[in-house]
Amino acid sequence: MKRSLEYIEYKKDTEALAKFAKALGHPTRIAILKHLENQSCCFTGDLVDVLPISQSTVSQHLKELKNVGLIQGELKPPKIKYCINQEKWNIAKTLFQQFFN
Amino acid sequence: MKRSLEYIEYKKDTEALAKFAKALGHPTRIAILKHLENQSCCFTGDLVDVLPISQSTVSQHLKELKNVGLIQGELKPPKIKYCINQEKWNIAKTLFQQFFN
DNA sequence: AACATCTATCGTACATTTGCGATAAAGAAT
DNA sequence: ATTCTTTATCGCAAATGTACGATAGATGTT
Repeated sequence: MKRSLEYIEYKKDTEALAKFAKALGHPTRIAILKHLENQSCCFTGDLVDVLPISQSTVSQHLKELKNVGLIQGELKPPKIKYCINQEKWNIAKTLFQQFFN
Repeated sequence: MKRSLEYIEYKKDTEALAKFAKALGHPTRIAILKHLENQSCCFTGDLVDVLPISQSTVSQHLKELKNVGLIQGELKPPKIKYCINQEKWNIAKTLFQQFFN
């Protein structure tokens, strides 16, 4: 990418939608979110048991979902309870709905 | 990626949704699709005029959208008319709707 | 204090994505 | 046949993404 410093501007909604879509753009992260939709919340370890990838990789995917705000973690020592962030979830939902009409 | 040959399996819907999401995971591609939603169809050149990136890059993004089936190109020599592929579009729409409940 | 449990982060390797300019290809017009 | 227009593809460079094992950090338990 030679453009790194020029920075291309799109409309805010376009950027936001793309950001959410990107976060959803991996089957592992879809699987995590589907799991959270069912359970409403769960621990990292539960996901590690369910998913066919290593603990460190699961942790990385969780981090990405946390970064776009779709999930949030709550300390329940010694575990961490992850839940969907309903506010951000609804924003994403609305953006996708609008996009698809 | 050390996993290249092992291949991890997820449910079909999960894979499909992730694939569509990945295709939507870049602002340029969102912008292209929004433009196509308005115009219903357009030529590559129209997009090049509107988007702040080079012709070859636009072409690459179009290719990706074509690969996941969200758009299709029709020869109108010497131009190429791109339209949304309604069938695939509806499949994607449904997958996202189901995902967000 | 020492240990066990759970999760995040580091370091590494490789793959994929994004972007560009240059060039090729395909068809229309002269 | 040559030229013009339009779009795709190639070759390259840099950035980002994905995965792992190993290790660190945080907290509860003994």
